[in-house]
Formats: sequence, structure tokens, C-alpha cells
Amino acid sequence: MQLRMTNQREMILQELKKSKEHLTADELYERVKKKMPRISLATVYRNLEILSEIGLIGKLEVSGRQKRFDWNTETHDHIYCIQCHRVDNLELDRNELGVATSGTLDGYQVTGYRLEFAGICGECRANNKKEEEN
Amino acid sequence: MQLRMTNQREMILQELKKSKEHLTADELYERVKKKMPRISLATVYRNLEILSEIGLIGKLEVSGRQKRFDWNTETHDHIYCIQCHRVDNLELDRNELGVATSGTLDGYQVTGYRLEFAGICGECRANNKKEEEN
DNA sequence: TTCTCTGCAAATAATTTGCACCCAT
DNA sequence: ATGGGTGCAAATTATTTGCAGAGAA
Repeated sequence: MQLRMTNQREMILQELKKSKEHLTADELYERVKKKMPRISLATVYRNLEILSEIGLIGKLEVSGRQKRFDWNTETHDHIYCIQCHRVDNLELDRNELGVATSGTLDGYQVTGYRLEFAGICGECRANNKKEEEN
Repeated sequence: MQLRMTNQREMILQELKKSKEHLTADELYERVKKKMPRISLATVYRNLEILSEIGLIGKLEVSGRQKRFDWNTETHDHIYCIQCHRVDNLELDRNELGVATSGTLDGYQVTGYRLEFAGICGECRANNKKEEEN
């Protein structure tokens, strides 16, 4: 099966990279629609799936119900807010972790790992403070 | 709001602990239904949500589309199979990790973290081998 | 020309919610 | 007796799929 670079596919890719955020399919759909009003949400879903399969983008399945897609395909870790569910990238020195990235573990052949921190982001902490003052 | 320990709630809790697996709501529903045929899936969902909120069970939101629930509430790590999506617990010495469990990181007030390994489980590897032989 | 991709609508899957009755406290 | 809990069905949310026509190679 030969992939084709359609206008839609290219636009989706561009908007995701431009945003530098971890967008959900429908968030990205809303952005792309501004430039391509006739695009359908199904096309966005289909392309995000394909683009992540071929490794052009990354797919995140943590932090709640919706999948999020990531312009950054290099292996990296995340931190997400347990209140507002935003997700940020983390730059961690993996050499400092005493964890093997490959080999076998508990019968599994390890293909990778992700370190996901949970916490309350700066914005939410500020909001919480404001609310306390009321 | 005072919680009540209903028969349904107790049965859900028992079956989850008994299974020692990471079950989805509908897997657990199927098991509980054998002993309580009139229980509804909605009740299972409602109780799993409540039980994880009060910390009696754990909730996992990794490895695909369905949430999984965990009888083990102690902080621990997981490994999941990228083929069959099963999830197993991991016993890792966190002291060996050069990672702080608390404090602030990138503006976040960290409340916890999870290390999720991905890989191919022993069963899938065996199946793959069989298929290759055909 | 060929075969993948698209838009649309309808289908699925997972989860949640409204409501009237039930039952643990 | 009170108010949280339950079963049922219907509603939502997130995602996927069938199909006929469009368009990239």
C-alpha cells in the first residue's frame, strides 16, 4: 500500500507541528477546519492514526479519555495535570534512570517505556489559590 | 455524602480482588453477573469510579481505549503488551530510579508518577513464533 | 488509469445520566 | 424515614467504518 501526501494530510501534519501542543483529534480538527472548511473529522482521525503508525507523529494514550497526538516523535516523557488534563513534555536525562530501555522483563520483550508524571500545573495552582481566597 | 456498602459494591470489590488481574468494567461485569444476574453494567461503572476515588482500588488509564481497574492500591509500575493489551504489575525498586516522587517539576506540583513499560508478553511471543512457522 | 483518500452519514464502543423504585443505615 | 444506590433505557462521547465519488501518482 503506497501512501499519498494529500493536502489534508499535509495540513494536519503542519497544524500539529505548528501548535507544539498535545492536541486531541477534535482540537486539531477545529484548527484545520479554519483553513480547509470542508475537511471531515473522520479524515483527521484516519490521518492521525496513519501518521503515528509510520512514525511521523507520536500518539499518547494517557491522562483521561481522549487520545492526544504529539509532534515530537523522539522518545520523551510527559507530565500531565490531574485537574485540567493538559500534557507537557519533560526533558529528563534517561541515563540517570536506573532503567533498561530494552531486554526482557517479567517474560516481556520490552520495546519501550514511558514515564508519566502526574501533578497540578502552575495555572491550576494559581486558580486554586484564587478560589481559596473567596 | 455518606457511602453505603451495598451487596453490589461489596461483590464488585471482592471479584476484583479475587481476580488479581487488571480488569475492564465489562470484564468485571461478566464475572459479577454470574453471582448477581440482575446487576447492571452502569452499577459496575459507578462503583468502580467511586471505589477508585476513595482509594479502595486503583484506576489505570493506559494501554488503549478501555480503563482498567486494579485491586492493588499501592504505588507500583506496570508493563503492558502492545499486541494483546494485557497489563501486568511490576515490582521495581524505586530507590534505584534517579527520580523524585515529590516536589515541583516544570511548574507542576508533582503528586506521583507511573512508569509504564511496553513490550510483547510471553504468550504473544509464543503465538508469533507459531505463526511464523506456518 | 489506478488505487488511495475524502466527505458524509451511519455504526460502534465505552461510558454516563435521568428517573422511579429499592434498601442500607 | 431518609437519602444514597440500583436497574433500565436512553443519551453522550470518542472513534471507526461503508460507500460513492475525488484526486495524487
